[in-house]
Amino acid sequence: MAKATLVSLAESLGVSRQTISNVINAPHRVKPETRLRVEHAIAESGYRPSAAARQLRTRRSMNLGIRMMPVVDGINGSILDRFLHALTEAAQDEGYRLTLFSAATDDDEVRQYEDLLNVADLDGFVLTGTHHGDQRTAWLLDHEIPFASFGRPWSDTEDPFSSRHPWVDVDGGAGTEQATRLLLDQGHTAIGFIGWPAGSGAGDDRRSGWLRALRDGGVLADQLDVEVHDGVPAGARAAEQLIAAGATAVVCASDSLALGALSTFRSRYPAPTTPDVIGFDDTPVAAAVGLSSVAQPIEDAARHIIRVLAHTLSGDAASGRPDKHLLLTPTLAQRFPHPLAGDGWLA
Amino acid sequence: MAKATLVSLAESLGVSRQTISNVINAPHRVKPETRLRVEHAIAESGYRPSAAARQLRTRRSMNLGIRMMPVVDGINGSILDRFLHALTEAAQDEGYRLTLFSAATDDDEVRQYEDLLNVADLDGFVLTGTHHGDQRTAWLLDHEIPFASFGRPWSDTEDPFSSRHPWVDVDGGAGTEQATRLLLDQGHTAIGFIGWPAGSGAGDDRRSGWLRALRDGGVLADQLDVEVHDGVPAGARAAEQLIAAGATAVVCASDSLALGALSTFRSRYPAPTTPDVIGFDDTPVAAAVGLSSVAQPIEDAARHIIRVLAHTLSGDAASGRPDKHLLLTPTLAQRFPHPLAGDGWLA
DNA sequence: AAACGTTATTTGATCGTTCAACTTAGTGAT
DNA sequence: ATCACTAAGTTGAACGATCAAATAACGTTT
Repeated sequence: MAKATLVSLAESLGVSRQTISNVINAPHRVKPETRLRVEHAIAESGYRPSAAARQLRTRRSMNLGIRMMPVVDGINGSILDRFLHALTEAAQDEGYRLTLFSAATDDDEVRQYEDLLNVADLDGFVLTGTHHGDQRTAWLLDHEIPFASFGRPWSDTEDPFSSRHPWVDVDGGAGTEQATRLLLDQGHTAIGFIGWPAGSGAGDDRRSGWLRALRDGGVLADQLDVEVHDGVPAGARAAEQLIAAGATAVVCASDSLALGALSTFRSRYPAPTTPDVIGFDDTPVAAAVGLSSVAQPIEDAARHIIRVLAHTLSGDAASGRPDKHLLLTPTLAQRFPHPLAGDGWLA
Repeated sequence: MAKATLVSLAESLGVSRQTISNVINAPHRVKPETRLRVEHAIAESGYRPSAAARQLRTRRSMNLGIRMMPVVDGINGSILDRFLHALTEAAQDEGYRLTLFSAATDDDEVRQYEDLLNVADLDGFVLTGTHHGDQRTAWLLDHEIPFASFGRPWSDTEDPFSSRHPWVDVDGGAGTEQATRLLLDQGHTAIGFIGWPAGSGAGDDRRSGWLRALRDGGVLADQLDVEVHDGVPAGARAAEQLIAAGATAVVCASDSLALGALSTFRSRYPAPTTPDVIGFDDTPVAAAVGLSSVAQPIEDAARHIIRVLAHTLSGDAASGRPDKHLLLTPTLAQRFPHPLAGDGWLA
């Protein structure tokens, strides 16, 4: 049996192809009676509309693009796994497919946009890792290409909540603030922060949460803020510096940094019964070594990104418009800080 | 300026559309002189052939499908990141794009195949996680759908090297054998193995390497083989059992298991100067806690998968046919076993 | 110069949809 | 009885490429 098409179905039913097309795309235009008859025949024959033909005619592919970032550390890769998975499922539920592409730089990414739009008619893009002066968002806005980003637009002058493009982000500052408060509650009065060099948006945000908590607690931050590039060794060195400055606990901008800090702390201070090093991202590594960490609701973020992107694409003004800008609150995964000397960290 | 098409280009050049099509798809049919003229015009106008139109006519989409497996542990997620990235890049280089889909079960995956083939005209699939009695490969072979798998076909009766479908795999047995030999060389005479329940293909393979090394070394394996489901706590419990049986070192089928085992070992034995617990996959977790681990050349595997898949798709008999079946050898990432008490593990 | 065999290029049909314009029938108001 | 209007369904054209077959150009041979 040859594959069913609109025409073949139409003939066997004694109606026109357009009627069948209408049953699929504009059911209200079709008399309920014939609609049922056609729907039955569709199910019967296993007919599926050809994406290519549709795409050729409508210039929409029902495909969304997402870039695979260069693998940096590997530690954050597991987050990407969860993110991609949730994204794929959400997209699938809305009838979209996800197309991967890789680009080494942002410029390269923009070049890929042009290509993917031209040849593959991608309907929109999901961006990750937004940063100050992001050229990608500028280009996409300029060309009126639909997209949503995981990460708010970082700008010194403009309010992210009035940005022209939809975004979803996790309130990193709230996370580090929560982490710092926990340490304050445990009696720490000299709490350091190990973060990335200023200017990275997400990094600055995480630093600000720490600072806020210290100020609210009436505690000084002098000499307790270290800026380094991400990595385990860098975290270890930074922790030494902080300990020298009197710190008894640290909050870190990433689990990589925290892991390094943890090793330094364990070699200087006896293992405490409450956390003294707190990381960010709640990667499997953190869980494995018993490191407390700020956990991002990454699946929720992915789902919302698709929801808002699908919404702008369908132009569907009704059906509850999803928030165009959404800031999710992370949670703190609290663990025992003494990994390899007990069973506590296995929980 | 409207977007260039074959017709618009043809008109402005005074040739027929087919000639331009030929320049792109069968340059040898075109007189060198006109070919250059057309090529120049193509570059000039930035013309890109429409994927949709092509797909409609040729029924090929230049898209390959890959399934996002359910996120299990998170630890292995970082491997997936590397794998996906390499896959995407290799595919891009060969002119293919990668389409993600998610499926909860293998049955579901097969159902998705049908859909993706019907509506999106996917040209082929990349399979991961092959196992005994895999229905997916059977279905794909039955329907003559091109695909390549990461993971050999596991069967008790048939030789994987005579399988009908291309695959790439990593010789897990060689990895655990190498790991076990290292432990033997260090003087261990009671080396345990923590692996998954028999029947999982890859798991059995890894177990067999351990056994081979023990036999070659003239050492007994009695009571030293534990079968558990993957996970950190399970690894810790298994290690207790092995220590009770006299083991002084263990080889594990995964880093999750090894991580658990490591915690048990550190709480029973003082930290040695050579590895006594060895994991598998060389995940970032292993690197972070100083766990030795068998490292898979995952990027090589990804590249070869695309190469062999692209080859079968193009039917290109010339241009050096890539190996249809390829078994890559892993390497052993050796690290100091005493993570949180020194600087060694930071290297 | 006619006939031939290549090589180079063109033309018509087609892939499976959706859009836009059109027909037909039915309903109610004037 | 006429007209206007809506509802239901039909038809031709178009999207942009490739395939298959037909034609044009051109150098060789006789």
